[in-house]
Amino acid sequence: MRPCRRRNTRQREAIRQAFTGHADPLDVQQVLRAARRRVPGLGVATVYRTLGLLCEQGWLVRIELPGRRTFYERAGKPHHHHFLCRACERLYRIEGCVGEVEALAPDGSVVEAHDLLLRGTCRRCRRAS
Amino acid sequence: MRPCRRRNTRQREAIRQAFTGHADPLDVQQVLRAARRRVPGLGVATVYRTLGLLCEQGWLVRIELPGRRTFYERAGKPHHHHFLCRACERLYRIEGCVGEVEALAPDGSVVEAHDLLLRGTCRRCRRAS
DNA sequence: ATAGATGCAAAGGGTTTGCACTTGA
DNA sequence: TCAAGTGCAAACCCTTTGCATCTAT
Repeated sequence: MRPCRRRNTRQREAIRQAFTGHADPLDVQQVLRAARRRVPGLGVATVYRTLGLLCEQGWLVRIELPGRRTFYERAGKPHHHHFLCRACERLYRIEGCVGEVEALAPDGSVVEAHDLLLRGTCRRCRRAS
Repeated sequence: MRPCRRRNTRQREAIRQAFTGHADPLDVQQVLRAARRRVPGLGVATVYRTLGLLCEQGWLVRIELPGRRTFYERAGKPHHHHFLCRACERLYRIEGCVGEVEALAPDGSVVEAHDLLLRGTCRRCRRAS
């Protein structure tokens, strides 16, 4: 019997607000830092639980990256991919998509989804160096 | 002062042999299991250190997948990507690549690499269902 | 009142590191 | 010989879980 989990708490509100007005994905630490500005004593466990909840509710989507920690972003955005800066580890949303991806798949298989991640150095970090 | 790290030990030999004759990528536990057949007391730390070393030496490449553990495969294969079957979790090497990836990156950034992962159902699993 | 939510701390997985001991060259 | 390499255990990082306490409804 899992809880209905609908209560509106200060913590949940603070976590949601970390995302509103933020186009780019956030990781747990970024969410924690942002939400603590409103709820100082906020614990990590609550952040993890709430992010999981918001994903289940379809308010967020989880972005898993190769070898990196998980990011989260608001759901409902059109199909897109991401650019990861190797220097600052920030994740940027990028528009558009490559075509013809299905053609690469093994014969007889069906492609249901694809992930594309670009890695490099972001504008900010290029300037800094 | 980092070591030259060229010594030929039983451990390293056993770890290398886990890969020779194996076309498919292996994860750390698979390597450990295979190499322990030759060197029973082999420790995990040595496996991690050796895999890192072999990557540095360009003998292996690391394959990081979103939300999954790290795999390693013999280096020297031409640029390629992977297809992950959602049903059986097998990882398939796929030939070819999408083009024009750089064009998607944020303004001012530099793309240094990209990962593409296709997910779906492989031929074998389609037949099975 | 009371089930749901929180915070803490402990526990888990995967990976790395410190250190004394072993071994290849 | 003696630095490189190893095994063990502890440490780390990220994430999850158990539990006593708090709180929205």
